[in-house]
Amino acid sequence: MTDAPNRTSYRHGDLRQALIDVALDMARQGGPDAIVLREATRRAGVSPNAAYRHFADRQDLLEAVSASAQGLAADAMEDAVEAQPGTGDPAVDARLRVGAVGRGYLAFARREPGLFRAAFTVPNDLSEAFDADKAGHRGRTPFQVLAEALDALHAAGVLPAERRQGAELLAWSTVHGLGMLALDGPLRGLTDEMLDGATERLLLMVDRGL
Amino acid sequence: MTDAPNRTSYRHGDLRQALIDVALDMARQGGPDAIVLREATRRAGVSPNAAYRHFADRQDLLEAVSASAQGLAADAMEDAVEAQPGTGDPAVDARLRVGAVGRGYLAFARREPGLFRAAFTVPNDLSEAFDADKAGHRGRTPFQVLAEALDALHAAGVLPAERRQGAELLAWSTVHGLGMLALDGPLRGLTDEMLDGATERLLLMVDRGL
DNA sequence: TGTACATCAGTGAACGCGCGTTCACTGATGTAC
DNA sequence: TGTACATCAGTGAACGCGCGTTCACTGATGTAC
Repeated sequence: MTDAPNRTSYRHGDLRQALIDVALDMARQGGPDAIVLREATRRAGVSPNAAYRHFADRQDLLEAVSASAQGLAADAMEDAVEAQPGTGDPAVDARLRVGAVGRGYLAFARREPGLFRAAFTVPNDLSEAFDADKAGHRGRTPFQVLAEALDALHAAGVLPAERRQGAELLAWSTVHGLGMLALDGPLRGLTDEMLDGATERLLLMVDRGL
Repeated sequence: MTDAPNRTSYRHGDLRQALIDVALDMARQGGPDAIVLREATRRAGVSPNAAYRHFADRQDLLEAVSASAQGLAADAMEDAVEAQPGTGDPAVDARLRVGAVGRGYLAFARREPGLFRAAFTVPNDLSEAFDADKAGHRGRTPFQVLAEALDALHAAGVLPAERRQGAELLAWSTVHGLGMLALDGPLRGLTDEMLDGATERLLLMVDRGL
């Protein structure tokens, strides 16, 4: 009866990606801390040590998951940009685009809080903000999506060069802070409506203040 | 020789506070995740289960530590306010005060990253933002320090009433985001000088945008 | 086309580890009489 | 002032747990001749 090969999972095919996928699911549920290497191998149908063929250690797996999550964030941001209707006025459109980027970022934070934390609270710094493994389906990383929206703002004549430089940090900090406070912090209790309101006011403030 | 009482730590005195103190030290080193209940009892010179006389479970200890850390954050914010010289112009002073609050918040984040995370990434929401156990030496919680600075901004005629409401969220999100990105996120690699610059630009943006 | 062989992705068993929490207890302290 | 007693903050031992990681290995696969 059970003459099926006793090592069904041998030569898995793409165990590395399979492990990333199940670890993404774990992060989705409970953030980066919920990524458990042994559980990932269990879900992939493989022995615990098999993971070490593909990752140096748990931290290495975690970083791969973080990169994937950043790609998903980039997708959400670009989706929001595409959903933003144009007005014909380049200056207005450029400003709306920056707002859409922030809105997409916060939408991702609220829709996928675990992945949001996995994406943006894991050791890796700006020097790697352009790595291809952090890119979404359209090939851009979250940082690039934001930077290009700010470039467009500059190109449209809205943002003078001396204020363009480093503007990423300002815009990013603002929306990131709301995301973290609403996910893990004291703003946890806010209703969806209150969060929507806070988001729009925040984006207005950035628009005025940049 | 060893006729010292064999139960030296019996009737500890204030074990609850002693446990909070050593747990604060652990959080200082590695954030809230570094708080280990057994290790705390060890450092307090007490058996592991003694902690359960004073805390329902580990989470309970963690919340007490978070409250204490919030008190320390409030102190840092008020220190920054006091360090801010007055100009004589109430409107200018009120604006400078809000800036000082943000500067103090970020100074605390950078000086005590572990405590900062313990303070603001632990489950408790705004409904408890005024609890006395989160107050600093001057009796105010971080949220109160911010709210009062915004009240003063309103009183000085700088911030109209309709924009005063909910302004806490905007100001707080902004500085909190920079703190988190610089501590745990992609801005980890920024130098002190870059962070100082980003802080001042951020505060300017809030001043303009509120 | 067939065969020998190197490669290397997987296995199976074990390791040391320290955690949070519960149990039944003990005995110093404060209090009532 | 002395004594009996209740209280309750601590002890000591044990629990079940699952983790990350390392070891020596096996055997399916691809490749060179």
